[in-house]
Amino acid sequence: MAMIDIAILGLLKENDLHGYELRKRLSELPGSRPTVSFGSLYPALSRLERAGFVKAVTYETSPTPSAPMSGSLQGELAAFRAHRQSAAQTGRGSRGKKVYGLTDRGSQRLHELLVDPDVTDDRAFDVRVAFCHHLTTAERLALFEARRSELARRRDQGGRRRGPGAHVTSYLRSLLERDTAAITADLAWLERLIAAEPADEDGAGNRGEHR
Amino acid sequence: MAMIDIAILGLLKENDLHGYELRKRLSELPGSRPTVSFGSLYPALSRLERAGFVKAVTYETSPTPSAPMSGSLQGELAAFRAHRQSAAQTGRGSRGKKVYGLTDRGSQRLHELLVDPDVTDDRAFDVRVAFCHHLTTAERLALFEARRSELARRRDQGGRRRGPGAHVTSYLRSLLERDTAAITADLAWLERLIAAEPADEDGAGNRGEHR
DNA sequence: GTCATCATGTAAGCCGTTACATGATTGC
DNA sequence: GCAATCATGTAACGGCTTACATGATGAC
Repeated sequence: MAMIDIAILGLLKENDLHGYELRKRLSELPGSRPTVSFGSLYPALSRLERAGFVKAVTYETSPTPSAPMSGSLQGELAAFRAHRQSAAQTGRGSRGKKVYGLTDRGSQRLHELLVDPDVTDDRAFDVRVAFCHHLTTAERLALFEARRSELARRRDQGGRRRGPGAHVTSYLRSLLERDTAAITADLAWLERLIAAEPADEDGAGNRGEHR
Repeated sequence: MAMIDIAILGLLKENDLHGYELRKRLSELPGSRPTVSFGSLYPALSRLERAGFVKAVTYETSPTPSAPMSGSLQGELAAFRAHRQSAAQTGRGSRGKKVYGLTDRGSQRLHELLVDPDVTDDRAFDVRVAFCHHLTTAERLALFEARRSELARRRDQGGRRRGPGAHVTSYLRSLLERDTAAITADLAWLERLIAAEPADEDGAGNRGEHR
């Protein structure tokens, strides 16, 4: 629940999107495995809408203005407006794109989820980093350092393993070594991220909008 | 389902174990994160028992013979000690434990699961490697090479298209680079595993019992 | 006029978790 | 005798997937 919520709210903070497009963006995010299925995306959107974190901005039936429109722009826009009007009246007359946008409460919610210290989940961390430009430098550092602690803990207890009687093959050893190496590499990456943060102490949270 | 089955059958192939001990071993295996909960372990054991892949070797309870024990207490104690030595060297006494062992069909089943090409799941791969000493060299190579293909595929599509309008921050870029690096490292590890396999071609599968 | 793609949803079910319920054995 | 640990299970529930059902739009 937490992970998909962060991803949805984070993406909607950047652009208003409809479900289908949202899913494509979701699958491009690192860490969100194969692709999120519609069966989890649409119910999640409904839930977020009920909670007041997102709201349907509009129903569209024509291509978005960013796509090239061949021919009469006027006609298409007219049709678009007409359809939008009727859809707004009926609420759900014909099915077009249901474009969602983030509400103020949704923006707050995103921030809550990004800084929530209770979630130490691996997948959730990646998604958080993907949207951590919405945090202040101090909050980002807290996120990174919490992760560093978690990974250090795992690395240190890596040697704790092997009870008596356990069959240790060369393959198992190789796996354990790979895991240790992976964690070490991840820690080094984290250190670089932490080092790249401005080391200022002026309290006022400057949000970095790196592009 | 697949993953926990491989792990259980693989561990039972090495030693007869009861559920509680099995869980400890499970948590020591690389790849099976936090710990497998009892709520999934015990039902899985029941299922495997119903399917005939494992069977309870002994059900040790406090000395309350429901069936008439023709023989001396000494004999019972001897059997108890013998079992304790062969099956559960936990350092603690056996009591009320349901010790499971692998049946012939269970051993076959383990082999089926280890070579099943349909499962490309990340977690399942780790568990397979942990028990791949039960495979022939050829089967192991097939497993490793299938994984190599899968990882190569992921690395190559790592440079997938950012859709128009997608907001790419330095953090997102950093995540993507880390993912690529992790996959590259994993591929190198796989290459080492593959290179370490005996390059013989004598068809007859020699099972390596590396210790 | 039909096929691929876009687009939204619901239903069934798997797989796993936490929390609960129970009891035996050991150490103090 | 009491707490901690060992040991086995069940029940409720949650999240995510697949498969299903529906319909619009654009290309050929």
